[in-house]
Amino acid sequence: MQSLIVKSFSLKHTIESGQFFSFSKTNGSYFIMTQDSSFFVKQEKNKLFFNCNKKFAKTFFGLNENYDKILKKMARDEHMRKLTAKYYGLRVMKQNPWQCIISFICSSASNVPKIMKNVGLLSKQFGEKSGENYLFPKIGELNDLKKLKNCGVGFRAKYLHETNKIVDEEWLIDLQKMNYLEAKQKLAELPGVGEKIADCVCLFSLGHYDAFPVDVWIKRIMEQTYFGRKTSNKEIVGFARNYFGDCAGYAQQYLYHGGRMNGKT
DNA sequence: CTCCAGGTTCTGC
DNA sequence: GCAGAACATGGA
Repeated sequence: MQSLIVKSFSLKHTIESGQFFSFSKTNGSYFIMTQDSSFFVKQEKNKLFFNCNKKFAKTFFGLNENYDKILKKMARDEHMRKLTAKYYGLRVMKQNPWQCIISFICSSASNVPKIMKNVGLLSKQFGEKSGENYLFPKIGELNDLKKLKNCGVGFRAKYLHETNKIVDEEWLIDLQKMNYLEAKQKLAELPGVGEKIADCVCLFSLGHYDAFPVDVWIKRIMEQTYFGRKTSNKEIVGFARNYFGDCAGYAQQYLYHGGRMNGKT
């Protein structure tokens, strides 16, 4: 078992804020599934325990970033100061781009519990067995439309199938070399991937913190908090990227999580 | 039964 | 360019 001293980090807020879907939780500890491995992780105050590579854990949970600096930029108003205090330590993760693409194709017009169920079934159908669990499917493995439809993904099955044909190692290497707008454009060429999902992949797997994904929650919250009227997605993105600058996406994750948790613990 | 969920695509102006 | 409908599925 490895351990790491962490500051300004909340495993719970990070994992449970709807940016990653392949995990299970028991007694406050988490079991994480990626396409390469599965591992255990648990936090006790400022100590993080895990049985995976230390360097990987730091990158995966976004621990290499200067949190204080990001926090300062995010906390521009009373609303954001409250959110950053309440969910202090929530980090934007840096997950595997392939896993991120596939997971978020499943996310369209869905909800977090169902997305988790869908990616779990994808892993069971197409993933490598690891003990009692199944790893996330590897690149190119989603090659059976009938099996895809058995995972309850509905109309997204054909998108997954087509995307699986297009994306390979080289495609992903190119993607990771690109700047934000280039990467977003390349991602949006995939079937089932539009502006929003492309932004999610940019933010949650490529480290482009200036991406600002707008879903129904963010739209509602931004209209309520900053506009006081119905507002187009385009205007919302424009405002947010100007207002929050190069950490707009980070702010977005607090707005989203705060909105979803509203009323809940 | 109706409405909604981390949207995208297709159609018709 | 932009609004509206269609697209599967499951839970409230």
